[in-house]
Amino acid sequence: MLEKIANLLSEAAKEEEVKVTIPENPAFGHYSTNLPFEFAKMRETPPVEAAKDIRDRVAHLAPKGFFERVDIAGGFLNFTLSDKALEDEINLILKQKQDYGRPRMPGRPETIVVDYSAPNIAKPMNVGHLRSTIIGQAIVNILRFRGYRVIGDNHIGDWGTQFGSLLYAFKNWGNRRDFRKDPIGYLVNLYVRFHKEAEANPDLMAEARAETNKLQKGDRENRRLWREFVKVSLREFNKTYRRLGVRFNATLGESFYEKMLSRIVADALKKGVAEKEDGAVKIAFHDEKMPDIVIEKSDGSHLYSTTDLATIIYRVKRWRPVKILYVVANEQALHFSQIFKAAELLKIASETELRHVKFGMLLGESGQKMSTRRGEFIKLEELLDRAKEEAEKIEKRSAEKVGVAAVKYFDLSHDRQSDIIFDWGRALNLKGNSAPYILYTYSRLRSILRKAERMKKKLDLSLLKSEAEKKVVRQLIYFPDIVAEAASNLMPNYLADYLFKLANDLNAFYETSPVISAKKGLAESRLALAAAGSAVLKQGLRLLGIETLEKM
RNA sequence: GCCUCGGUAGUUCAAUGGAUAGAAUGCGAGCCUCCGAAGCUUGCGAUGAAGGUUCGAUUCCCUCCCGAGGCACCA
Repeated sequence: MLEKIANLLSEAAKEEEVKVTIPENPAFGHYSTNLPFEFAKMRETPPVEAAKDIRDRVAHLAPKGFFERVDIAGGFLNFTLSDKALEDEINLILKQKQDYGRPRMPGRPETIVVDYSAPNIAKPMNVGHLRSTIIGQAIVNILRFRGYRVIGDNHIGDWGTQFGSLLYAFKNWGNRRDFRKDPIGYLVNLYVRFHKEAEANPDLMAEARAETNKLQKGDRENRRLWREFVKVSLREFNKTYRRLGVRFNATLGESFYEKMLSRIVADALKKGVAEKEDGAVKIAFHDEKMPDIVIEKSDGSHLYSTTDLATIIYRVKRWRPVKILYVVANEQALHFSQIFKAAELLKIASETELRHVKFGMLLGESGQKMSTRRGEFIKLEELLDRAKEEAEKIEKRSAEKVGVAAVKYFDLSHDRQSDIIFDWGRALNLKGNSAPYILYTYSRLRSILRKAERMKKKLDLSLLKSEAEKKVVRQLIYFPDIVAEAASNLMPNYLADYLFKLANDLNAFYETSPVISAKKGLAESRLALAAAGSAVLKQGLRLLGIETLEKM
């Protein structure tokens, strides 16, 4: 709808870029533009004159009866849609349901690769992974809904130097039986023990490096153990992904790119982008604000940076994406700007936009970064379990779903770029601005719809004149606009915020406007509104990766 | 030092350069003979500081101040 009006204005004013906004205050219509201000500036006419001029032309171009009125307020033009236009829109929701707001894209869809989650083998997923996983999945859902072909790729950390210490520890102190009981927990303990002992005995570090080296050279035993670590870790991760409703199209860990690495280094040297220094190979940016990156160590082994470049090459070749989005913590901003710059110099992604979709950290209650050493890292599974327990206090049957939804919504309702202070009470909040509140609204609407099963849904907006009803209608038609905005800015919190407001309005609606006991005509209209409301809530939540409940 | 994010009610968060800065939580006052009180109605309360651009700045630019993080032949 916003786009429709923007196009109309664009044609009327003969301007390419026209900004249309959704005014906060209903007194300013359904949509609003400040175009007259812009016009006035360019043509040096008073804003009101410009506004009149534009209004006349819009009136000429708009379909008959589309606008109830177009008001001039200073340099603003405020558009109020007619009942007919609103009715058509709500009826469209009832007809299209989960497809309402899905744009029809002509031609072949463009591809976007989204890199998200990316946990490390042999380490449990912690609340730090929550953000990448949840935000990443929401972005995937939203972009897909907008018509893109989206490839979600889980870039597992399965090839780091941490395997050296792990291999050493497992071979020397390992115990199969304990390993089987809680594989990841056991590996973490080994890892911690190794580093404690290495402090007293620095020779161990050399041993670990030797193990890493053997692994990378293809030593059979090390490979076998490594594969086992990967296998058990993935099994654990998949449990969590199932709980969270997260799905990838590809899970290609760092090890997958291993064979490409030396070729990349050779190529970088050949192109003159990289140079040798003290036996290592590095890419120099000659920019004091961007430190150089090493892509091959003097012992010939490769790094995170090398793998990331290989990953770009692979993704570009395999999927031909217009964009690759990295849903990775803000902490890695420098790393990605280096990688993107390197990719530019190497010309390996000239047709593809590389973008770091940063997100802030979850800080401990002290406001500082959580640390494993201080034992502040909270395991994701533990968080979900606690959420479930919390939900059980109120609702037995769907506690798992409600709890998971609360955790997801907690994350998604924040601007992804800012840090969040992690607080159990808030993360598990089941009241106020929370998933359970929205789920509750949905299930109440469903309940009404069930009770009115026999009744026809027939919308007549001339009957729905109360403030509460008008607010719902107004909010509903914004759904496609909000999804579009969330997609173009990659900001799921726009959608979360919208759904909360919509739930708010729906609550006020069914509180003040009885459906079943209403007079004939009015009842059918209210029922239609309730149905449209529930459809939009459901689809909106689905895009955020939150499942609705029929009863709770 | 350089770079990335932030600084908004007591607290935790919103607000594509717009109109009266919104919520949640907290505290106070109401609302269950009426589709479900995880709810509804209502009161209290905020833009770090100083400049600049603009008809208009929480938003953009500059200079400070405060917080978090990053600047390895780690990931």
